[in-house]
Amino acid sequence: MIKDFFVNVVKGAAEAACSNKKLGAAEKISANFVCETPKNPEFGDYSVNVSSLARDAKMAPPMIANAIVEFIKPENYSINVVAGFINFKLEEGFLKKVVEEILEKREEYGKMNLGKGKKVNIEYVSANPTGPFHIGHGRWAALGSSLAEVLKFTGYDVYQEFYINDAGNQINKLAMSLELRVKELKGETVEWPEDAYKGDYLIDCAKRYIEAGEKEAYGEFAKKDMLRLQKELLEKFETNFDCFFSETTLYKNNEVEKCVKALETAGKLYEKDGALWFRTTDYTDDQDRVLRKKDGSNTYLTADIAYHKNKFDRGFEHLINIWGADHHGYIPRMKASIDALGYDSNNLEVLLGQLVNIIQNGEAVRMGKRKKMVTLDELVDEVGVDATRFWMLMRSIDTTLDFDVDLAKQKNDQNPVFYVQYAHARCCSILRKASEDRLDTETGEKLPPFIQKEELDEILNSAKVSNLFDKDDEKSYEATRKLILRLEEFKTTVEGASRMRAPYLLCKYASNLAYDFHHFYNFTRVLSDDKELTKGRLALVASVKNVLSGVFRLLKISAPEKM
RNA sequence: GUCCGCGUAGUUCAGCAGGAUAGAACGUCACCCUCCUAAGGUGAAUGUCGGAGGUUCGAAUCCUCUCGCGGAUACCA
Repeated sequence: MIKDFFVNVVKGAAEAACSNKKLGAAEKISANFVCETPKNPEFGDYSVNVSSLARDAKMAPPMIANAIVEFIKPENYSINVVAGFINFKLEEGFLKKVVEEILEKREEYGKMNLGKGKKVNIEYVSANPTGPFHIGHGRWAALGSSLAEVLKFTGYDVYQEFYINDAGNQINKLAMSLELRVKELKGETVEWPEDAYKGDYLIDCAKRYIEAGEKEAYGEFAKKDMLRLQKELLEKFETNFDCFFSETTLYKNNEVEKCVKALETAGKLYEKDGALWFRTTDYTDDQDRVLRKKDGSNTYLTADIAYHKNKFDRGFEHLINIWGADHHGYIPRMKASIDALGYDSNNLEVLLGQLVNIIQNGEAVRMGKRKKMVTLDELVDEVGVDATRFWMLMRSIDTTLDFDVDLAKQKNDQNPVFYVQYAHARCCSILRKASEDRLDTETGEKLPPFIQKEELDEILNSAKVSNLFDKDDEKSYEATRKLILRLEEFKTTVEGASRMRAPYLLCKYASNLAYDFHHFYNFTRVLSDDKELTKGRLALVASVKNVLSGVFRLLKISAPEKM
């Protein structure tokens, strides 16, 4: 990466300056340099701040910078020093190489090996099979599926998993609710208890139950039916799991009991008030937790402990769980169980996401359990998969997401996803037009294409870029530079998104790249009678298209050729 | 009470391993199509970075306190 390159340039020069006794009292370079992009572009494209050497050298930062610069021989870039900053500005040769690299690597551009093949299990959504997903589930689905792509792209061996909570009391309630709906359909009058699932979706389920001949137990049928609907929606939402892991299998395989025994052997359990307790306060929890209730049934935690053990035993080195912020109190007991069973809880990483607010008609609809539930299905039908995914992804998970349904539905520049996809379509359009026959607007005569299809393919395949700058046109020149620098930033963005588990950085990047491209487009004619410039600029447009579709692939949204 | 997240432009949010005049989008106002998608672009206005202390050559960023908003504090899942 270019930033690393300049860090090394400065580091090397600083060491040279130091051994030549040009850095005052400094005896060696221990500081870690960071390369960043200056806020003010007049300073340059990249800058390294050397002020941190001031303490060792006992020199003023500007003097240090000047001393270091003496030992740099710039190639394809220029240097200027302002205060304690060494600023670098790239020249054309350097920028051309960026475009060439993109054309050469294509879909591999930006790929890196941070993970070194580490086996990561990422578990998300994991809803109860008792009804349709609500909007909050959409956030975790979008986040998990996109993060999985990012992690794969950065060298992790990723396995995506959905935990089906199909063993607890809620399944009895589901069975009971379905039974009541079936009776209702047959004309019986029924009494609805407070805790029944009264959603309309069970009416349809009841119809299917009757159609299927009423052979199965209510609970089994409803579970399967709900899970089927959930899976269909996930697939539509570009969220593809490698595994749907059923909680009941943990009981069937006796894994839950084995876990409890293991914890008992470890001396972490005790009985009190007729219940079996796990002493999680031996770790970081603030109170002990019940594993087996007074009535003899297990808590949710008990099976979950077995589940996490199961994941480690399947060979995953690192577990990532995506949970809603309302589960944050659950983390200490989960980590306690992992440590108590002899695994390392540092290998469990929990990503807590804040909840989603729905804004409709300018009004917030809080997503409470008792309020009217807006389902993910309804939302996707209304605004589309791409817009829903992008919207769910574009904010840091640390902040409560305001999902403005009306705005996400709009097909104009107010809607960031359309803005970004439009840039891609525009690239495609230019590349198409380049080799099409054209008409002279004045005479109506047919003119040959700007470039032959074979020539265009040749440019893209050889990854050799001719000149793409017009130095006489200052606005176009600057826009071109800016665009190429942005393309290079893709690598840094991917790295950040992976390290910080933050796909929203990619949304932001996509917006910035689209913006820079539209700006470039406005000041630069790509297709012109200057053959060399046309070729160079087509290469640039192709590389923009390539990087945009690369971002979309990580976000799992579509890259339209036409809009 | 304790724990977690958030308080930055009219609005939604970036920036928070401290660094050069605090950014973007939307909204507002004024402009730009004979020619590759105007679903686009250019320009203008807009801020006591919730408040108070502290650390530092330097704080939106780190520490302490404080105020406000949301969430969690189950023998529910």
